[in-house]
Amino acid sequence: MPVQKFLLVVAGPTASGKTSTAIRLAQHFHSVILSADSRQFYREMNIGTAKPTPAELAAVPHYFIDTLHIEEDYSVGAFERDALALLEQLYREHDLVVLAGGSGLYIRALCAGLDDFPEVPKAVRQHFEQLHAQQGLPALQAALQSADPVYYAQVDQQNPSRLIRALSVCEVSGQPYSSFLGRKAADRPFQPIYLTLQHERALLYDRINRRVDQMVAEGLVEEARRLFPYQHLNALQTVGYQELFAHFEGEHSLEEAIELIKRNTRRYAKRQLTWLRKEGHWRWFEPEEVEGMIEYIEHRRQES
RNA sequence: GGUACCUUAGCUCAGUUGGUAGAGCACAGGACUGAAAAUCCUGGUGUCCCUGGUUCGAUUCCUGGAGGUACCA
Repeated sequence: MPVQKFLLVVAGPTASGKTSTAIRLAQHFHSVILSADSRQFYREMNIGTAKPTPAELAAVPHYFIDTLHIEEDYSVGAFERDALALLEQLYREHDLVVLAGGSGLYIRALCAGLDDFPEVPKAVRQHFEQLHAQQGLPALQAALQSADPVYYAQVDQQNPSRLIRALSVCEVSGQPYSSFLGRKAADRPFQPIYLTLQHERALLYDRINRRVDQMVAEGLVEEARRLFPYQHLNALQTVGYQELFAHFEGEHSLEEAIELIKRNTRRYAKRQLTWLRKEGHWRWFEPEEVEGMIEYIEHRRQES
């Protein structure tokens, strides 16, 4: 009988201390860290994504950091595939690997799996984006109601992203989007152990505000200035950059941009918390409670 | 110290010809299967500064306080 493998998932809202906690846990278990952060993939983005520092990256091997150029397209489906392939390698040497990050959908994709969908060529999505731009939301709604009435009844009909995605899949496959859902029972060679870092809300917001000031002191404005020409890329639809791009275009002052970054980061953290609460299987910890986490992890391993 | 004006949501303010109130921002809750740091939905959260009076009823009118701002001393 093979040894049980574990994936230690360290999640939590932005600025909750995932990076340092994951490093301490990985060191304790002599393991490595996979990042589940949809923005830390990108080499050109550093300060604004609160990427681990070179010293932190040297302390423990990290994967899925600096793996992409901002012009490369990537998706949660690609991450699921790539991370599973990497884990297969890593589990030859490790019984436990750490996954750290704040992108809830990416964590779910790796641990619970997503259904298989056909590849959607960029042009197909652009076609529906154009339909939206030219004829508005009602055109998307009407198209999806016709192409997939089942999914239309359950989707958020006000959300253009949801509608465009579903329409794109219908278009390339000739099948309703809903026909792809719920087919795959994820089969994973590991058991996840979920940890979430939790602060009192006021303290978390204080940490966020101070971290934004810190980023500015470290050169966030200059980093954004270099990336300004690429502002329309998906990678840069990101808190901390969009607000500065608007400032560069004269929409508001630098001070206003910094306040907006703080506000939008707080809102992002709130959405992350909503996601984590819903997933339901998390054990919540105070960020400094590493001893307690280790105890919990050992307990969970012995249970298995 | 005197005079004038002000005090309503976390903040900036509107308003109630007397029937316990509403905007913006901030904020809260939620959705979300390949754009996810994206995208989308919902929600007003209140000792109307305190006190006494007039009144069926006062956040609103009147008395007296407290705090603030400006000007004069």
